[in-house]
Amino acid sequence: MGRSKAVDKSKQRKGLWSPEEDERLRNYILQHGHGCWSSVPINAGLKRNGKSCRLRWINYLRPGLKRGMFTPQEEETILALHRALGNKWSQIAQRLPGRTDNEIKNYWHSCLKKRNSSSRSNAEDKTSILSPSKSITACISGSEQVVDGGGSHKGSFPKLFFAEWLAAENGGVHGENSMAVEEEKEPFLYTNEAFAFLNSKHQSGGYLMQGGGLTEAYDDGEGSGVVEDIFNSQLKLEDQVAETASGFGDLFSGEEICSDFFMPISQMYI
DNA sequence: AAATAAGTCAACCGCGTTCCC
DNA sequence: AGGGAACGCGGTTGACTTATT
Repeated sequence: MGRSKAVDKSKQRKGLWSPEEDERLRNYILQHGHGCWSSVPINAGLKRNGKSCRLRWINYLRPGLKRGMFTPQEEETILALHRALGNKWSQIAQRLPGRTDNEIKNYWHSCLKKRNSSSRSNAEDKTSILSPSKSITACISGSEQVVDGGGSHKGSFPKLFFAEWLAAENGGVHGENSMAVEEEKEPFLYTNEAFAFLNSKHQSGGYLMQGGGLTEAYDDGEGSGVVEDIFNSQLKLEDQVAETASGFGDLFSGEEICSDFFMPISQMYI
């Protein structure tokens, strides 16, 4: 049985790819698509196996890849997602457009791993960091002192944090800009993971919604599934951001809206 | 300047899952 | 339904570069 003939592995090249091989692979895939990876090297005239071609394409040749240093926002995102998901590099990479799982994994092992472990021990000493028991809303609305870490924020829009938006979607808020509630869910709990994830998205400019009201955090009494919920709901949020952005015509992109109006949780030291 | 240690990163390997004959 | 190929993922390796002694 099987779908293709066995390839003589002894004739297959290994090791670093030459520019000529890259060129052949790139041209072939751009013209024909990859289809079945095992047939790619045969059709492209490469002495590699399909697995190697796939890896080279995904990690190096694929259009849209970012090269170069990770930005501080990307670092924060990786740290937070890793806290939430563990070594799920492909899932983390999905949240970082233009970055590959391999690249993120390497970066984690070479840089972030150490930094994360040292910052964790520091964080344990800092009781001044906003704790899950403290209301985010209170910080934003000014009933708690908010220390801005640097940039000024355009404060004229009502601000809705993602978690709050999620709570709103789940029935927490019914303001004039609130979303339709498709199904009532139990309110959820701020777990550490959810908090880390929220933090990461604030850093990368993903959460703040203008319009809508502010709510308290909710609690589902279990904590499990929260991060998953957040992931799923974030997809909806991103659509909404894009939609909101389109309403501004040429004035703002969705990214700009987020970066101009969000308040990173990490900056809310009390 | 040379030797060596440490860091980086592209690529390989093995395993679990999915697909298809 | 069974079995092998293909795929995708995470862990690991090793070549290469940079820093340090």
